[in-house]
Formats: sequence, C-alpha cells, structure tokens
Amino acid sequence: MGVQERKEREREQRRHDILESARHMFIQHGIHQVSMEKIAVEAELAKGTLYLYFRNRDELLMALVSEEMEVLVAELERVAASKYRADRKILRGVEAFYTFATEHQLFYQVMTQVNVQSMIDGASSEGSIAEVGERFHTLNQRMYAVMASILQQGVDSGIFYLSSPIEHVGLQFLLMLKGTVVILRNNMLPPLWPSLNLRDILLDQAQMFIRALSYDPRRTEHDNEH
Amino acid sequence: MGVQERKEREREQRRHDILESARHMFIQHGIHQVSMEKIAVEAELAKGTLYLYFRNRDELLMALVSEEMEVLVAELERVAASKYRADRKILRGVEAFYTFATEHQLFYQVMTQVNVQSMIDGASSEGSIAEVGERFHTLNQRMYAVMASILQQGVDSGIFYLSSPIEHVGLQFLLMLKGTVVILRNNMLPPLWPSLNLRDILLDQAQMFIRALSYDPRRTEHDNEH
DNA sequence: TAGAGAAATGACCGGCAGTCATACAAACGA
DNA sequence: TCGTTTGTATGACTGCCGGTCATTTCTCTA
Repeated sequence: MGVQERKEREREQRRHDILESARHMFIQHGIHQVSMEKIAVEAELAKGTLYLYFRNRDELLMALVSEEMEVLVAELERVAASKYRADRKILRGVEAFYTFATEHQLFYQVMTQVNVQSMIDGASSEGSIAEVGERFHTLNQRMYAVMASILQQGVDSGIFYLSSPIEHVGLQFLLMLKGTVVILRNNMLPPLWPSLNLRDILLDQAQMFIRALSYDPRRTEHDNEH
Repeated sequence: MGVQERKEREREQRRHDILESARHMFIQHGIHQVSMEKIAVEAELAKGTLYLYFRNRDELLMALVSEEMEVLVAELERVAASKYRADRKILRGVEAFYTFATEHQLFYQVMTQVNVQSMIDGASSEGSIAEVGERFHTLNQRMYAVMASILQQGVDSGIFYLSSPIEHVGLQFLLMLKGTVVILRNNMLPPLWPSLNLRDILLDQAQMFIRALSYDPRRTEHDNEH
C-alpha cells in the first residue's frame, strides 16, 4: 500500500513545481514585481494553494534560496576536498562563489528581503511544512565547516598564521564575501568606479585575506595592537 | 523683500520636521510597521502633503539616511585629519563606524530597503525637490576620499605596502565593513556564534586588513598569485 | 458506491503607496 | 480695500498586495 508514499512524492513534486514557477517569474520580472497571485497563475494554481506549501512569501523565497545554495555548498566542499594548497583552495572557493553569485542573481537579492531570524523563530511547531529555516541553518553550518577546514589545513602545513580562533577568522572571511556581494548586487552604493567588476573585487579581497594569514608574527618587529 | 527666502526656509523646516517624525516613528515601531499615513499623522499633516516634499517612500528613507550619514562622514574626516599613525587611524575609524552603526540602528536596515541606483536614475528632472540621490553619492565620495587619504599616509610613511591601486584597496575595505554590518544588522545569517558581537568582528577584520597591508613583499620568498 | 478525509479554490479582508480634484491661504496688484 | 493669482494642504479614492477561510472538488477506502 504505497499510497502514502506516492502522495508524499506528489506533494514534494508540487512544491518543487511552485518553486520553479516562482524562480521563472522572479528572473523574468524581478522580485518586487512578482506577487503570490502571479506565481500561482504561472504554476496554474490558485493563490490559496501556495499557502498549503509555504507559510508565507518569505518562506517561499527562503526555500528557493536554500535550493540554490545547496549547489554552492556542494561545490565548495568539493574544492575543500581537493588536494591544492590552502591558499589556492581559498581562491578557487572565491571563484566558485563568484560564479554562483553571477549565475544565481536572485540569491543575494532575496537574502536582503527575508529576515532569517524570524524564519527560524516561527518554525518550532508544524512538522508538516518542511523546516526551511532549519535547512538554511544547516547549509550555513556546512559552509563554515568548509572554511574552517581549509584554514586548518593552512595552519597545519605552516603557511597560515592565525591570530584569532579559527571560527572567527572563517566568519570574518565569509562576512566579507557575502557582504560585498549583497551590497553590489542590491545597488546599495552609488556607482563609484563602474569599471570595477565583482569578480576582481572578490579576488582582491581574497588575496588581501591570504596575505594577512601569511603574515608570520615572528618575522616582524612592530606589532599592530589597538 | 525676503518673502522668497522666508518661504524657502519654512519649506526646509517643514521637510526637516517630517524627517524627524519619520525617524521617531521608525525607531519606535520599526521600519516595516510605519506607513506614510502614520508618519503624516505624527507630523500632523495629511498623507498627500508628504509627497510634496518627497517623491516616494524610498526617497524619504534615503533623505533620513543621508542626514545621519553626514555625521559619520564628518567624524571619519576628523579621524583622518588627526595625527595618529595610519594603522591607528583605521582602527579609530572602525570604532567610529561601529558606534555609528549601533547608535543609528536604522541606517543599515534602511539601506537594504532602497535601491540607490533607481534613486539616482530617476533624479534627473525636477529641480525643486532636493536631490537626495546626489547627496548620498557625494557623501560616499567623501568617505572613499577619507579612506584613500589614510592609506596614502600609510604608504608614504612606509608602513603599508599596496599591491593594487589605492582606490581598489579602499573600496575593498569599505565593502567589507558595510557588508558585515548589513548582514548582521538585518539578520541575514542564522545565529552561529551569538557570543560574537559586531564590534569585535569589525575590529578583527580591520586588524586582518592592516596585517595584509603591512606585508612587505620584499621580505618573503613565496608569492601568492592566481 | 457512499462518504470521509485531503487538497484546492477564489472571494474577501485589512492595509498599503501613491494620485488628484478640491479647498485654502498668503502675497500681490489696482 | 478687494479681486486675482500662485503655491500649499487635504483626504477620499484607486489599484494592488499578502494572507485567510468557508466552500467546493477530488481521491481513496470500506
């Protein structure tokens, strides 16, 4: 009696279809121009039906973003598992990050629209609706784990010298990358030097970061302390 | 016959009053909970009147943000004009930045809600309404100028070694700071290490940055190239 | 095939940003 | 002093949105 299982699969499929319709509309018309009604029409459903699969618009957006982020994290884990030197891995990771941010233009635009905190807070009850916040949380954890492992490798092989706990350094780096992408992708700055592209900025930042990590405190005379 | 001038002053005053009412309401109830109607009531005006002073909600938000940013930029210019060593100035600047981001909680929340680009694009005609986009643009220019001057000082005094044009390095640094604040202030990450506070993260990032700048390429054997 | 339970529907609600015909008041000209 | 003009203020109104829920439609089972 596989009825239960089939229903579950169908439900998952429908959920996925809705996300595809949403993605399609968002890419074509921009996030702000696409209402729940329009997504519903695209998915050939009534608006109310969407709310059987997602608590609200934010959760739908987050679900979309999580699906996409899955790909990025997997790629980063691949990079971390390769056998390059740690500094090389960082640059490769940034390349992957850049490619992702370019191919998934939606991603960082959505991120500024959703309060992740409220998503996680309001997720405690209702087991039936997939825990989008939970999933996003896990993906982030994996991302930080990747970063930490690369840093650890660098330290072990003697090319990195950390002055703070490894998690702090990884967090700083990821905040730098994500922050840069968010600001540039959402036009949160007036155009300063249009000639500069995102890729160069990210790679320069990574170079800078690597240089800081390569700084052997025993080799220099004057400390920088605040 | 100072009628013209008086009217202009009155107009400016009213504009300022509206912004004060808006700020008050935003701080008290949060950005998303405050409608134009509510701001109007607080300012003891009709909703329509607000639109005689601001093109739309976004422009009102930007005007508010620009007023606040004025203070930050002035403080940064003060730091840059002081007589500390360049690395010290950077840390002082970051402190100022942090204090600002803390005292003006609104600022970086607003930034994620407004598309600066569209603000600047749609500003070409209408001379009567103050050019909010223009003003924001200028403020950013001043901020970058401050950063560049500090970096230049560091280079001149022989404690910084830049591997890219000075404007690129300054841009990278400011993107890092702004990005970090935006992400953390808008809860765009699941809580990872709640113990970490914004101030420590920003200072650590600055330290990291300074370390990278202090890296004398002539002192080491292996290059980092991509 | 009856009917119970699950899934889908879309009219409806409250609330919003932004508009515009109308009303008002202050300055001006005679 | 009194029309006239010019700039300012108003708030009812429009169109749209996210989200709800009583009702309908479908589907499995006994």
